[in-house]
Amino acid sequence: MVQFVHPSIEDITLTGVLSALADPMRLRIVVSMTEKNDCMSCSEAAPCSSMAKSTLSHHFRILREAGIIRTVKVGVENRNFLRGEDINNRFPGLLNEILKYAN
Amino acid sequence: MVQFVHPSIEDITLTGVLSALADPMRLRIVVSMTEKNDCMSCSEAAPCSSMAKSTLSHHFRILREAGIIRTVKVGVENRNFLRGEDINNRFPGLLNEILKYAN
DNA sequence: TCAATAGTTCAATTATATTGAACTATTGAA
DNA sequence: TTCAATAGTTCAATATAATTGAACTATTGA
Repeated sequence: MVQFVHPSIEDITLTGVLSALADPMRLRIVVSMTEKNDCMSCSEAAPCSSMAKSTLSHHFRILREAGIIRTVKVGVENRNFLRGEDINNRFPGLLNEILKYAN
Repeated sequence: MVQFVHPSIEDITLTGVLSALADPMRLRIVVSMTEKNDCMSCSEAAPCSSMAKSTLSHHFRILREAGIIRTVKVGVENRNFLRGEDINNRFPGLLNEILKYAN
């Protein structure tokens, strides 16, 4: 059984958030999540990219460990939720400002 | 004679800016520049860090190629200026929002 | 002319990203 | 309850980026 590690709000760092969002694929994932009720599985992201699933899994882990998403295993799939409120508590306005210019 | 390459405003990308600012040392450099009239030389940054000067030179290059600073050779030293207005034209409000939470 | 200063460039090492293959876990159907 | 299908992780290998010391260029000022 895989257990996911999520940082607490106070452990979310600015450079951690920026690093996580500094990758085009990860930024697209976050944008997609805001467009579809803040939830996205790894296999939903796959068709939009030409990446190996191990690479996608890696990207979701980076986002998770930066505190940007929360991953919950539901049945056979992982549901990833944007931690919008947490990030907004930690860095008010930052995420929206970045997403404003993503695409 | 070393010639510096600076991207034009329209060539500044969001992920480029985020990558550049996602490094703690580079973020500190940018913060320092805003605190001291938007100008900083490589040797001014050196005492604040335990980094090799070749590494610092590399960091200034990353910032330059991301469009965040403009480097001008004056005598024996390089003066680096924050391209605050350019970045603000490209992504209004973004840089200030990030700097708000840098330290 | 020459030492000092500022910084770049190079080659080598270290760290991180990407991938295919093998693996675990869950579901749903025979 | 078995077994194939699905979803995703983990591993080992390779490719790409970061870090550094050493050698270099360019400028100044004595």
